[in-house]
Amino acid sequence: MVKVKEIAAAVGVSPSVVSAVLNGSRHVRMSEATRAQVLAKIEELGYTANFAARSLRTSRSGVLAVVAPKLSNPVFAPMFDGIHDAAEESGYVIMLAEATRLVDGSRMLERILGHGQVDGTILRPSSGIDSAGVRSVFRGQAPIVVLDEVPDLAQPWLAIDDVAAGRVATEHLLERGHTRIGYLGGWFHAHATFQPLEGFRHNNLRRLDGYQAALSAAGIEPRTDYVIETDYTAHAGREAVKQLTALRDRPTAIVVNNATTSIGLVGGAIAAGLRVPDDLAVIAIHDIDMLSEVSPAISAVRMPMYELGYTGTKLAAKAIDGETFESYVIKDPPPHILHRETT
Amino acid sequence: MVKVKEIAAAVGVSPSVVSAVLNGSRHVRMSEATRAQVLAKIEELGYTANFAARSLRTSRSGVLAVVAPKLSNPVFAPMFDGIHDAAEESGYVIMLAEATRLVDGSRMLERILGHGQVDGTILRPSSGIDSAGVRSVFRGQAPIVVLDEVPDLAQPWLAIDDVAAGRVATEHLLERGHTRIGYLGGWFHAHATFQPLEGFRHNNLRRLDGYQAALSAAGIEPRTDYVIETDYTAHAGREAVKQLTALRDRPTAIVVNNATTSIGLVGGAIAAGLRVPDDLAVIAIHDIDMLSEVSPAISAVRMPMYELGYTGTKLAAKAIDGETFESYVIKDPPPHILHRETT
DNA sequence: CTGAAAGCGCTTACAG
DNA sequence: CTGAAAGCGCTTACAG
Repeated sequence: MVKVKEIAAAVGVSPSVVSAVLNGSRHVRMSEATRAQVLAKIEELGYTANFAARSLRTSRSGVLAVVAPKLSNPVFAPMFDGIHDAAEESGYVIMLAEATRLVDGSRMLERILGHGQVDGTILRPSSGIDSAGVRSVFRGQAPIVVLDEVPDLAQPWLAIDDVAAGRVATEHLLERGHTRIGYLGGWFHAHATFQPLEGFRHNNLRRLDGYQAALSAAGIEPRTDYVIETDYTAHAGREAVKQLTALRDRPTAIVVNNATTSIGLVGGAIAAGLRVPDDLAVIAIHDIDMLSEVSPAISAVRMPMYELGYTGTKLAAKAIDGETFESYVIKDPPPHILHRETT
Repeated sequence: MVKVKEIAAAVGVSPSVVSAVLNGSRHVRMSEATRAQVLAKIEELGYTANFAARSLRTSRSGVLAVVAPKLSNPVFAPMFDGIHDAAEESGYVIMLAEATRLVDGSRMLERILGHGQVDGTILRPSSGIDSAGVRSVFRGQAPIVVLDEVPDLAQPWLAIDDVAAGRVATEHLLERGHTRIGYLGGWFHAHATFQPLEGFRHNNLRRLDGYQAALSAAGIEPRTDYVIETDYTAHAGREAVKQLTALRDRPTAIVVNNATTSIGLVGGAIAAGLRVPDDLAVIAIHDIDMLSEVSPAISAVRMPMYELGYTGTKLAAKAIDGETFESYVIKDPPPHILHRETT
């Protein structure tokens, strides 16, 4: 393995100069010719930096830990894209972990908690995530940026506008003449696998706020039996159809706060002989590719998940550099209705 | 930050002893009482190892790079679970990268290529992945395990039994009386975004082999116009319906070599007024949760993706330790038919 | 058997 | 302005 010292010897300069070339440091001055020679030698000998040595010296690892509830949830795909793009731009590499895997003694948790292995952590909390492992994350040394609204937490956060999402989805149904509008959503209450972080009003509840606000604004009294609590699976959507059809004056339209669940709901409704949207209109919060490919294609509210990931990561990079910033809700772009076949 | 030296001083032993306790090294002997004291002090002072220093010394980073075509593809979810479980067991932490992000100069690629940052790489090749970036991966210093069949490549590999998958899916349709059976699959040919690695016969082609073998065994002449080339999206499945219905003596059943595409295909068929399975039967290769939740629920062949990830990672850990192993196709568990509503 | 000392490969404060 | 030297925090070969 070729090292700085060898490059230096080959060119006939000191290691300091090579290091300066490598890091673009202005501290050490050198002629343009020397710089070019060093660069050529680096190329020629195929030098690659030893990050362990560099980390030890600089106490920066260049690693960002990203903790999310479920990596395979398609809703997060654009968020991860945003995280990756911003990380690359800022010179970081990403270590991904699922919250449920952050059990006591896990290697990943060890790295997050340890010193110098991870420069910062980006945490997307959610149902099932607020485990002992996630709580431990807050004991870590490095800055944390939370990608959801957690006003009471000491850590800075960034969030999408969940209240607006719930409101806009409900307004879309109101505009189509519906008055009996239900709401299907993941975990509103504490739960075996969902112990909310302090100060964390779950995004499901914020979307529910928006839903209720839209109904109230339209002069409609929200009915508690129209609000059905589920988990986040497609299966839960399918199962919910039974509860819905059993209802007196059942809703003619549903806001579903999860894209995956909306697929199960529509599937279950069709299997139960309901026509969609004639017997039951459905709109999902969050858009995923598949919603436009199933039949009928499912209407959805697109949320700025890419921006959430991108901006959150940029803010994390700032936090690592010691800058502070105000937590805020992303208002731009606003939630956007994708009107398809289920409404 | 507390360090080994401080623990040693606090207990009154040398750093060597603390290090030995930390690493369970038998080299340095000590009394059980000393060991207990050291452990207690580590706990008390909240010592966490500095991985950069450890890496520099041992030239092991404890990091495994995982490169896959698309992290959000639900087909890979169980594979990643297997990788995570095995990594945790073997003491590694995972760095995930999408192949398309491994462009020249990317940080992740730099780490893979560099020395000592990544102990090994697990590469799942596929369409669109065999970019210049992926080729560069093979220039890396650390061992690579490829999670697909690449007989001509120097690197060891591990694969699921794609030929059997194609065969079993086709037999399932034959058993239901179909004789006009089509095949819908991603990229069979080289392509702007798919430049196959040397010696890499794409898994799509291997599945196609199984499909053709099953037809031949049943005395049916495979028709080339029944084989439709698509990409991996749900959208491609939806579009393929047009090609299918335009066909003379169109197929009455289709093997789709991708779960996501099968959702689009069924959606498109229904939108085109075809009854599924009466007018068109569909079976997908690879099972994902959603296939059982859409309506009609889509039949599928379940492949041992968890095992692929788990065993592949264990083999990577072995390779890092200098052991060699024979590449092989996972025969157990065999492909398993999940008979649902589309067949 | 145990502790002191060397050294992994960098970067940067410091002396010349 | 430039190079030599120190030191980041570990682990382990070595001397005692």
